[in-house]
Amino acid sequence: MESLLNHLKTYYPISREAIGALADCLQEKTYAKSDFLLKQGRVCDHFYFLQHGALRGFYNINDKEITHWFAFENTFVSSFHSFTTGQPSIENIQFLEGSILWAISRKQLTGLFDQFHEIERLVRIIYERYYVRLEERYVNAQFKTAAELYNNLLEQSPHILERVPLGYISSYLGITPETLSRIRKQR
Amino acid sequence: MESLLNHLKTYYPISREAIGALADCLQEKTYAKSDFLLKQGRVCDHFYFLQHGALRGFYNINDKEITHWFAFENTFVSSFHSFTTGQPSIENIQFLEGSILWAISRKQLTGLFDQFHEIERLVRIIYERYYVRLEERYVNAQFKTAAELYNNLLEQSPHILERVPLGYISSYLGITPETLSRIRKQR
DNA sequence: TCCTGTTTTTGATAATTGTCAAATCGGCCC
DNA sequence: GGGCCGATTTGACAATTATCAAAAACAGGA
Repeated sequence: MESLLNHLKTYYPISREAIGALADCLQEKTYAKSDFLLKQGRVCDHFYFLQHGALRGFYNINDKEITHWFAFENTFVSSFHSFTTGQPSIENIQFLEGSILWAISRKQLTGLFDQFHEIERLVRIIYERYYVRLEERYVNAQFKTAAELYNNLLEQSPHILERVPLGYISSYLGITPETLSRIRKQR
Repeated sequence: MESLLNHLKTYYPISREAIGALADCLQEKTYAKSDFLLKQGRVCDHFYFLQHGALRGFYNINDKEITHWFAFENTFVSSFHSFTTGQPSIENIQFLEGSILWAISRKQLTGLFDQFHEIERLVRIIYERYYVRLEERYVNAQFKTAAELYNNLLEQSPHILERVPLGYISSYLGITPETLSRIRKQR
């Protein structure tokens, strides 16, 4: 829990009372490699903080899996679409490693929003940052070649390559496993 | 202003007082076609509602313009990255038509957040929706061919094609103008 | 209306990436 | 350690898209 609270501070500091109320809502959960945190068709009614481990979010489209994000320790995780709209999820979330996370339900979170303006502000700021990151990623994908994307990934997030099977990474980059394998060989 | 207030209601209804305070902060602005709402390098310290007209956001990368979004009437507009972080913008925002918009400064908006919890909630919800839309667009771009992307655009936003030069649309789809021109011919 | 500069189209060719199939590698269970 | 299954690599080929150059279409200003 300590690492979560420290992480929150980097976005917006909240009062002791708010921290206490938040802590009361958090539930610790443990999962094994390959478990699913969420399957498509179900509503995602929790917001998570990944304390330790790794996950991926993927869509099942035309019999193909499209991995569109990875998460590692000290990040927030949810099926954003499903969590915020309350509609069934179109994405799946699966563990790449044994993991530990903290969960809060939508109901509890909205309750905290009502009780503590500052918690809603904190979350608003978190959303902002996540939006900006997504935008960056998108623009990159739009004008870079597969090789450039891969090399950028190598520089910026070398840990991904050690912890994630190549097939997922290629999907994440929007290319086939064969193409990624060939790009890799060239270096 | 009426259309803005109506639009806000579709996200989250706020009190008469909050509406009044918000209205006091809003400034109406008019621009001509080809004007810039924002140039890269400057800080975007306003959040806008586009009442009438059209704009595009684009990056200048390696001497090329990468258009990554369009906006039409009844949408919110800003350089999200710059507005939320306060850093100089890396994107440009330009008018595609003569336009009318309402503006609020960051300072005024954060002031409203402090004064009215409900306004911060409203904006939090707006951010959520915009995030989800961006995510959808991104995933689509990742697994569809250029022709599919174009046809989807035709179905979902036919107005874009009538109001935006082809060159901007091709950039938006992540392909060259030549390729888009050829896709178009096939139909 | 004509001129001019920009946008779009067309053509030829090259580069990039995808597809399908087979071979190889690597981890895991017995 | 042997066998098996899935993941990764390799190869041959096809499809898609980019690039460069030139022609045609279009739009705005004089």
